[in-house]
Amino acid sequence: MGRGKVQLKRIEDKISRQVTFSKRKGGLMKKANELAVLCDVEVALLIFSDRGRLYEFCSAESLEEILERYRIHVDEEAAVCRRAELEKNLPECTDLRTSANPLQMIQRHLDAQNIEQKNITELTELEKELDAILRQTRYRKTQLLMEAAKAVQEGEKQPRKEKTFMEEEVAEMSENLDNHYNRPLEPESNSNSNDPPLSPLQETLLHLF
Amino acid sequence: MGRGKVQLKRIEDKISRQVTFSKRKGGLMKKANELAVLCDVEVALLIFSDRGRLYEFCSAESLEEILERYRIHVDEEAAVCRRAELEKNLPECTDLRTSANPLQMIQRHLDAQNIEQKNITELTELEKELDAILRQTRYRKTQLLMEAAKAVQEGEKQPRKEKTFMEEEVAEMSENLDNHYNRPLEPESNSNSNDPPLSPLQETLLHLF
DNA sequence: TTTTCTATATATAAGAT
DNA sequence: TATCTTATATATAGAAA
Repeated sequence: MGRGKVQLKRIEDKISRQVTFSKRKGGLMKKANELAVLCDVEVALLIFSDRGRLYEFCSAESLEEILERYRIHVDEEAAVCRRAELEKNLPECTDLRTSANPLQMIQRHLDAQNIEQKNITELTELEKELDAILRQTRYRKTQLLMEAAKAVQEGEKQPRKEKTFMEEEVAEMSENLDNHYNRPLEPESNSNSNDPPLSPLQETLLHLF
Repeated sequence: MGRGKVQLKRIEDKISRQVTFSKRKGGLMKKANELAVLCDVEVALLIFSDRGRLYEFCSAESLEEILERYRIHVDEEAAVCRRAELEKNLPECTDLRTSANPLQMIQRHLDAQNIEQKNITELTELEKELDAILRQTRYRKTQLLMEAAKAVQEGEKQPRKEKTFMEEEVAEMSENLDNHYNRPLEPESNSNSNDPPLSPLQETLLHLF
């Protein structure tokens, strides 16, 4: 685009390189924004200029938000690999996410192995695994809370139905989370039976902490 | 661009939204790459699609590299603010980076204040400050090492000059780093005088650890 | 560094596969 | 979802401020 065609290689002339940088940076930011808005996706763009100045664009509230999401994504991918490795070396240590009781599983894993020098590597792997799960937990919890908050707000404005769509969704996500961790169930209810029964949404919120 | 003009708002039709996503994602990546190559700058691009799939582009070896650089940049900016705050509250605590001896400065700071509940906030500020400097230190060290490694490689292929350009640069950066931390000088040389004298590059490397 | 002015090079909307 | 085909909408190179 422009008077001349352009070779895909570093522009040697310093002046025109900087002019081009300024122009294209603007164009790229604009395009990034268009993609985010038109397609309703999350976009983050980081540019460090020659002299180390930072230019950034992000579609979300803050770049940190997207970077945290990125970290979680990477963790998840890494976890898949690690899990495959673990299972190869330790068949009895099945996937923590699907096992009946993660805590018991970890305990058993720790008991079964003499804690020797030799096992530090495996322990490190386990540590990473747990750290990744923890991050995901926090992230999903935040998501759930935001959904729930939204549901509460909207619920107040809407005529009461049996169950709002949002509540159903939140309840479903909560259920998934419970399965995910297979939290040992508390006695069904030890609350004072004089209290009024909780709404599905309230119960959901209760279970998040 | 295209048959029709486009409104900058979410495309409601799911099909065309996804088609547009696919096309524009490609276009954006291409532009990002062009900017990086033409202008010789660092670019990172993260896109999370509707269904949470991650698409990324980065001009450096790895995204982590750019993200670490971002973190350092943010730290630096935050540090500027914190320093301003600190100086307002504690005039005697001048900028750690320019002070004659950071270690003495910190020590004096700690001695001068009774360590009371009231000062925890200030200590936290100091901690953050130090953490930021530490990150920068590691980052600059890595940079220096890479430069040095490159210099060694290229030095072997080049005819011996008094001092290669790269060596000069590394030496200069090293000097800056020394000033930065104002490391108390070691006795000029306590090495065995039977050893052959070190090259400037070797000395530079020596000082990095 | 950013912007203005044009001629051109590119990107991409629509439509169809 | 990715690709091909056009007609159009945009981005931007070059020159200059």
